[in-house]
Order: sequence, then C-alpha cells, then structure tokens
Amino acid sequence: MRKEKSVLSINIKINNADAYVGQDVTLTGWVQKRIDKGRLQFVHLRDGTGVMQCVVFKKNLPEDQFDAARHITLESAVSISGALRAEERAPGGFELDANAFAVISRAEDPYPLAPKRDGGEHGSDFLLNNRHLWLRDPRQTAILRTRATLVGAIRNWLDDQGFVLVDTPIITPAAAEGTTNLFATEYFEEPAYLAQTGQLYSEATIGAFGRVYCFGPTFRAEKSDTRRHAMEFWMVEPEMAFTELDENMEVIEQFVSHCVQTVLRERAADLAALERDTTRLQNVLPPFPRIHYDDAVKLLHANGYPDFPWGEDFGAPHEDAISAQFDKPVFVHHYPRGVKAFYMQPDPERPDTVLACDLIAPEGYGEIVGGSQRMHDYQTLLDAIDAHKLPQEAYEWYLDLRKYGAQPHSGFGMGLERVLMWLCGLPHIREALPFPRLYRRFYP
RNA sequence: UCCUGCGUAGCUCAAUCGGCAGAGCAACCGGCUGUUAACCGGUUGGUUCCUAGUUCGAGUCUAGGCGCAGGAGCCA
Repeated sequence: MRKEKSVLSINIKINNADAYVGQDVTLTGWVQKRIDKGRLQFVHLRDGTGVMQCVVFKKNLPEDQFDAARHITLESAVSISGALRAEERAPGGFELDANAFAVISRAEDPYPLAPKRDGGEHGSDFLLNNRHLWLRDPRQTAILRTRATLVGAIRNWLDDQGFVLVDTPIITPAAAEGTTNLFATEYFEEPAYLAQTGQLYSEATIGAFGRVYCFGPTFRAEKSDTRRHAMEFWMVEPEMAFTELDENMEVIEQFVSHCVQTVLRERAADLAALERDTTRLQNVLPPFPRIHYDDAVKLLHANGYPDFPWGEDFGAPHEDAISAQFDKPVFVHHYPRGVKAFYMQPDPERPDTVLACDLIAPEGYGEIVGGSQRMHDYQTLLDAIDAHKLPQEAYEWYLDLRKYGAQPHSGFGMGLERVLMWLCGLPHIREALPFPRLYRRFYP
C-alpha cells in the first residue's frame, strides 16, 4: 500500500516546494544532517536547489525503512517520500512527513568533513585537499552560484552592447607580452605555451567585428604565493576599435557597475548567507573617480608613503592606501611607461606616460581591471618591440595589423576571481574557483 | 624567491622546568516524538611530519630536510 503511495508521488526539487504543499512528493538528494531523537529523526536533505527538513516518525513507515533512516550516514544518497507541508519550525519554511525512505547509496563513515561546531573548524590545507567534497558546503555553493551569475552578467552586458564573443587560442606559439613566465607544453615537436592573455588576438578580431571580447581561462606560471593569485584564472577581455582612453574608462565603469548591480539583485540570498555587508557595493554606479598617476603618487605621499618614488608600480599596500580614499572603485590612469606592457600607446603630451588605466576595487581588494589604448602606428610598435628585446618574427602578424586599416583602439582585462572575491567578501582566491590551481597545489 | 609562524587522534587544538599522550568535535553503541551547532550516558581512536644528535629520559632541546599558513615581491 505504501509502495503504491510512493509510486504515485511526484518527483520535485526543493526550491519548488511551495507549489506542492499538501501533496505527496518524492525528493532525491544527499543527507546533510541528521538529528536523532529516538523514534523521531530529523533528516536534512540537500538536492542542489535547497535543503528540506524531512520528519521521519517510526510509526509512519515500515520498520526496516525507519531503521535505515536512523542509521543513515552523512552525505548518503537517498530518496524520501511523504506529504509536504508548510512548517514554521523548519529551516526553509517547509517540511516533509516521510512515509518512505530508500537508500540509493550509503556513504562511508566517517564523512571526512565535520559539520561546523564550536569545537573547531577545518584548516585550509585540509579543506583544499578535500575540495571535491568541500564544494558541497553551503558557503561554497553560495560563492559558486554567485560566480555563475557574474559570468552571465558579464556576457549579457557585452552581448547587449554589441560586443561579439570571439574565442582566442589557449595554445600559443610564443610569449604574448614576453615578461611573464608561461606554462610550457609541446605542440607535436614544437614548443608551445598556454595563453596568459587573448588580447593580442582580439586586436586582430576587432578588424572583423569592431567590438569583441574573449572570455576564458588564462595561465601564469609565476611563483606567486598570495591570497590573490591563482595559476589558472578566468579573464574577460573586451577590445574596441576607434576607441581612446577616456571612452575605455567609460565602458569599464558602466560594465563593472552592471556586473555588481546584477549580482546584488540576483544573488541577494547567497550574499546574505556569506554575511557580506553590501552597503558599499550598492554605491557602485557610474561615474567612478579618476586620478592621474602623478596625483596618485601625491596622494601616497600624503597618506603614509612619503618616499614613494615617481615611476614605480604600486604594490598591494599602495593600492589599499589609494582605494581607502574613495567609496567606489577608482581609476588610476597615465602610468609611467616603464611599468606597463610594450604595446601601450604613449601619451603624445607626456611621452613618459602611457594611455593606460587600472581600476582599483574598494575594501582592499586591489586591482580588478587593467586597460589601455594600444599602439596603432607601425613604426611606434616596431620600436617598442625592439626596445623590449622581443623577437620580431613572433609578432609579424601583430605588426601586420598596423598596415591594414590601423586606428586608435583600446581594451581591458577583468579578472573574474578578483571581482568575485570583492563581491562575496572572500579573504582568499582559493574559494573563488571550483578547483583552484595554486602555487604548489593542483590536486584534486 | 625572501621574512615570520606553525606541524600532536579523522578534524580543531592542549600538554607547566625535559619526567605516565589529553580535551572538544566527528565516528560507533544506547536513551529521548520537535530538533535547528540538539541533549544525556558509554566505546573506539596515536609512526607527536621525517632523519640524525644531546640526555638516565625528547611531543618539548640542537642540526638538516619536508609540508602548511600569513605577509612581501610579481601580477589580474
């Protein structure tokens, strides 16, 4: 008889529970928590869309099924059927009165990750070694859902603004910027490298589409061992023909604001679960403050770094000192030529500076966007390649672009994980990637 | 790569002056029909990171190594 009941019950997802109150339903998922009250068992079932408290009374189901529920292990895969009803005392506002309990796969015990207690937390080393299981934690799912929403916001805005997604290669023949260490691999018998940027290729595709972007993983083989660095990370790189520095900054502030506001709107519950104070994020609307590098240096002189020399790049403490003066992301533009990439266009009025802009996030999250106007004159670019002692033959195709319809053009790169850290208030980049590749760590 | 700190039960951590290896949580067994980090009783659980040294005796001291964390540099 009970069998007939569960056959008739409807398979539903927990986030649709409100539509099935009063009906007999079946849930499948993983046991997140069990509270043993003897003849009464509270089983908290997670199905990927939410968590449902299931009430298992001994008298409401066959004895073998009750015993199975009473001894079920954490993270076992189970199917639970019963009547769904609204219940104030239950965590999500709904509760399932179980009349059938089936074990699909019993998890081994003990489950390696303990529920949070005042007796102690897990350390980051242990958690990262168990990343394949740590991902099930409510905090981690909130972060990764937010990441997915952020990716969607990025793509939607660019698509709506007429940017065309044009993918750039991950396997590349030579160092794009020459300076950074690349992951080396092999293309049959020839040396090859994993891309650290798609930008140079996007400078080619703007000749076909005008406005483009590439969005995918990028790779840096630098031995950077900090909370802000991963060896494999995602970067979105829009590129625009017939566009100079000021317009580039306008696009960036519109774009970043849209991303922030979309996440605030669509992921409010997840940000609340992360205990993120979003008051300062609400402020992130155009225009953003813009300061010239010269003025940024003066600002540092007046705020704790009196000896900072003109001509050097900012380190993390300097970025923090600058961003602390503003309640929004702040642009620093016109950097000294010596600290920026070879392809950036010098300012004709200040040839010791380039038409570059970095966007520094508030609250100590550092640089999230780096952009610039690119050299469009053939000879200027050739001289720059020579000055940086880069192999000209590797850049022939890039130089070629300056021969056929060259024009002032600009673009920028935004680090997905850096932005996600800022939005979610994460202390370390390791939580911003599903399977982070960190210095000396790429398992699992 | 540099600076600083830390490696003890599955996890998070104690262990006085160099003198018997401990707790909480998890797990397991039992009790409880309203728990939300349940509660109560009981049980199990150790290569004290590795190697060498000092000592009657080393988790503790010394040297080297390995691992991890935080910060810096580099960058997004």
